[in-house]
Amino acid sequence: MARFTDDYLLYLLAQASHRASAEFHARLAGQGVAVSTWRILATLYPDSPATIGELARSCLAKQPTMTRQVARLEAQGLVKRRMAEGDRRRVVVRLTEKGRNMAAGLAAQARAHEMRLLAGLGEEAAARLKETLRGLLSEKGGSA
Amino acid sequence: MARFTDDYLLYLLAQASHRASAEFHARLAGQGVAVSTWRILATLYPDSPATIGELARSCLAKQPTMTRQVARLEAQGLVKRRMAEGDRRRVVVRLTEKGRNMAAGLAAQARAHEMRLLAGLGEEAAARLKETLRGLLSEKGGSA
DNA sequence: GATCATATGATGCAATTTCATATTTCGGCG
DNA sequence: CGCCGAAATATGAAATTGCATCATATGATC
Repeated sequence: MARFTDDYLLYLLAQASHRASAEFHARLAGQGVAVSTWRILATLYPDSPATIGELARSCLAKQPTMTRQVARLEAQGLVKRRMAEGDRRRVVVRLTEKGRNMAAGLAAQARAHEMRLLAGLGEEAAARLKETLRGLLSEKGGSA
Repeated sequence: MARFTDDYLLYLLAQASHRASAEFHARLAGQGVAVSTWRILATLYPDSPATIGELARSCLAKQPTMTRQVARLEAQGLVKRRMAEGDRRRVVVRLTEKGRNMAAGLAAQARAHEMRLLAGLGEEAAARLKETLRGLLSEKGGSA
């Protein structure tokens, strides 16, 4: 009998995500960049500040983890933290010049890698895929 | 300007996977079942033994992690390990009766949850989605 | 305008994960 | 057969993560 997982959507999604990312993540590793670092830079790039909580949701991490990751990136001079105007609970994180430069380089590589991936799928299937995924996301609650 | 991630496939895939799974994972947590435990049980269910390495690939974990997870599940009596016939390096893992019962209950809940998810997408889009994901997977190398 | 429920981030600590490497086994080859 | 490189798993040590909780700030209510 076949495996349960062979036709289980959540499994297919998780596998597809993992494998599709594997190549690019290896590329990041080759440059000494952690996946978590890339996710934070990508979320803030090119110029979209975000709070700790927003970053956590966007990067699929828990809030305490994000607090610590942001502290590391700030120590490396890639981002800076600032108190939100009008709400002193919130911490707004944004890219520094150095961080933006690094993000730009990585984002270019990411786009190139994405193009190769999508080419393998064919244009139409690729467009439908993104569409369907966005559908799944909007169904489940707002943007992060 | 929009965020880089808003139209980046790997981000959409990761977010979609994460959010689609969130509800079900919460359900697991409510029953005291770790996601990693569920993944292992689901991979072996209903009766598909796998080696440590295969399990690691299937569950998106590294091999040393899987060695330890399997040890935990074996201590709980959910799986049993056995030396592979003809290759004493390999360790074959399979469900115990107790493990199979637990997996059956969880798999039923997983199917129910999946049906609700797919209903929200519509039948055709759902079928296409699974299809496209399988395409992405087969493109990237064998089944795990 | 004091109080209480909620929201946001920070932090101590335990558990988990991962990296690097060791150990054992296999398969091929001279 | 004995050796060598590769494959599969195990393990020690370090790093990361996440839970529980704390401290602070906000907003609503009376």
